[in-house]
Amino acid sequence: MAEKLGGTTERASRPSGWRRDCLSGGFMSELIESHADLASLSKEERLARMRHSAAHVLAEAMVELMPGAELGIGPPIDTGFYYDFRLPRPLTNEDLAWLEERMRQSIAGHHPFQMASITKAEAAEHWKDQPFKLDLLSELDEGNVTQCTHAHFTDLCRGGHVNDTGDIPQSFKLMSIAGAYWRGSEKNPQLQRVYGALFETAEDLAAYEEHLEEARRRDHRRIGRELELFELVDEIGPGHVVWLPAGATIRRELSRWIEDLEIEQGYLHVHTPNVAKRELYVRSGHWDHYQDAMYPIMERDGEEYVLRPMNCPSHIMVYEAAQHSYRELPIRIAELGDMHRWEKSGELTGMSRVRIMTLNDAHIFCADTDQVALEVENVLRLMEHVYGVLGLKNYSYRLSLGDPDDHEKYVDNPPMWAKGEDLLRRVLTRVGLPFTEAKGEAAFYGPKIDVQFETAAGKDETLVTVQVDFHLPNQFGLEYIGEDGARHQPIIVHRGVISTLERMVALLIEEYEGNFPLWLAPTQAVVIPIADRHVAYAEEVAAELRARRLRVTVDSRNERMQAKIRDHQLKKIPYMLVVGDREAEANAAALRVRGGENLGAIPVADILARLVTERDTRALVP
RNA sequence: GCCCGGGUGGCGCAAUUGGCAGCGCAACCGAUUUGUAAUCGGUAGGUUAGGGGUUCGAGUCCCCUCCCGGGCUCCA
Repeated sequence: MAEKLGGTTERASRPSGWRRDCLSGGFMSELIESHADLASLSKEERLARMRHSAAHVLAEAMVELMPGAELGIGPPIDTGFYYDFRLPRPLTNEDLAWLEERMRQSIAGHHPFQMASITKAEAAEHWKDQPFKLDLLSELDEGNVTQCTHAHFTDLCRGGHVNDTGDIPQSFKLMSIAGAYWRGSEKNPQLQRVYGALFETAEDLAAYEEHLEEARRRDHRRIGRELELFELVDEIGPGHVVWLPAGATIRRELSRWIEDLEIEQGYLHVHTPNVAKRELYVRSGHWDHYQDAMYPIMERDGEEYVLRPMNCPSHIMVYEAAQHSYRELPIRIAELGDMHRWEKSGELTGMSRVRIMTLNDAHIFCADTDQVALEVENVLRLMEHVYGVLGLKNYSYRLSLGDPDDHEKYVDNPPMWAKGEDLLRRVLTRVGLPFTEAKGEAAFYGPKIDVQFETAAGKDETLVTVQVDFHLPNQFGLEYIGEDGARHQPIIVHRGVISTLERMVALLIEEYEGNFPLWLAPTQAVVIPIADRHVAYAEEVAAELRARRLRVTVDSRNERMQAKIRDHQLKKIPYMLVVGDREAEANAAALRVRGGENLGAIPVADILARLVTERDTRALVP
């Protein structure tokens, strides 16, 4: 509740942003809420009021459970609400059950929510034992503030409630207990956050829980283990991915594909070392900003080395290896190289957040902003192509801007920022891609376009970025010889498309639920002999497919055909070729598609043609 | 890194107030020779994450470390 009350604030006119920023919730439409006709509100607004009101009810229950509870904030969120508390002891699951039951009673009690306006001085007196409320109060302008009372519970709050607790649906559930820093800053005390899910109907709540269940089914960590794609083993270290043969096959196919696409687009692939002198990153500025997130220094014979956290400086060295004319630009340097970043232990997650990762990265050295615009446009088109082939849909573009007031985080050079931001905005508009803008999300040296993906679990992740960089060329004194014969400074475009192979494969596992399209599937087909006497023929069929570089195995285990089919179905193998007497006679195989469909006996030559076409066109479905 | 919750054969799980570490699947061996989602029988597999403590006795209680999960923070 950092806003002025009752007045016109910046946030009040920005409904899309209020949800995140709102401290104790609220709409600015009225100072003292009168009776609201909930049915006339939009569903979104009605839900927000229900959720925020539920947070009040949670706080009411908490104060009853622990009279010493200190109140933080309790806003609505996309799936419900949360409330932050500082408590004398850690919450338990039993507490959660008790709180939920107590909330249901309060809802059944139909207690009206009543707003009252009091002076700031009165509020300061009233909330003198609540340090977090006092902190909120300290940011409010002089004048009156509001607080909200229902039953015997009062909260400092700017509003946004339903009329009485009875308007809150019983279709809610307290989900989890989490730690959260006050005001989202590590420097502040950590509070205990209770998350609740709340929807208007029991059906909606059930659908949400089903959605969570679905996310668990798709979880790449689960599927990665079941399909033996990758492993994270203690002995090798957290965040250090071991790609098993099946996973490494997917990785290899993706790598070959993106490198071929880049070669078609005029990129030059290089290979640079995994280790470089610390001094290189001091010069680039990365050391200053990211040393805590780098592997520790290796020191020997008075020299200091680090594992490279990124390869911009290395590619700059490639550029500097020769003098360049304007005629050569743009020069596109690309590399699928390993990056090493000491992510905090709590940030590691499966393959989507790791410490050693292979990054699909490139640096495009441009002569001027016209060239930059053209190159960024080409990158965006390449992205659209790549994500289209992969069948990805749940992503969006974000223009990430700097923050002119934050000299700690960003290079201080306002004209440079304005130029870059304007340029990226223009290109996005020209290509016709919808995008949002976000202040304070840029790289330290320049603005960027981020591609944001929603994971199966519903979390927002940055897949790749495109950045315009005037800063590093300056740090390294890069130049090219212009048409006028004089020296000029190039501009660098940093870009990724596939992201890290780790994150992309994690994403694809969840997207496909392990059912990889044929071209990526580690094992593309299994030949299943019905009885021992068919094994030799099965091997012949497999050899024919392998001759066209299809990845095929023969299941000659001493098992019944049904058991083999079941096993390979669970392994999500795209095709099964069942061979018995009839098929051996006809040089055919009975083709079973992953979905379960049995196409019956088909000549091997036809099967071969079908699979090769499906693979070579990178078809998403058989 | 911080808060909370976890860690039992390869995987999924069980084990009463502290009292003989078990089950299913997978693996291996044998029998069976099978027509579109699990044939039958047998065998082997464990310092209960690691270390320390309490106890006659610890998977179980206490302490430390490591790792995993949910959040927070961060993400060049």
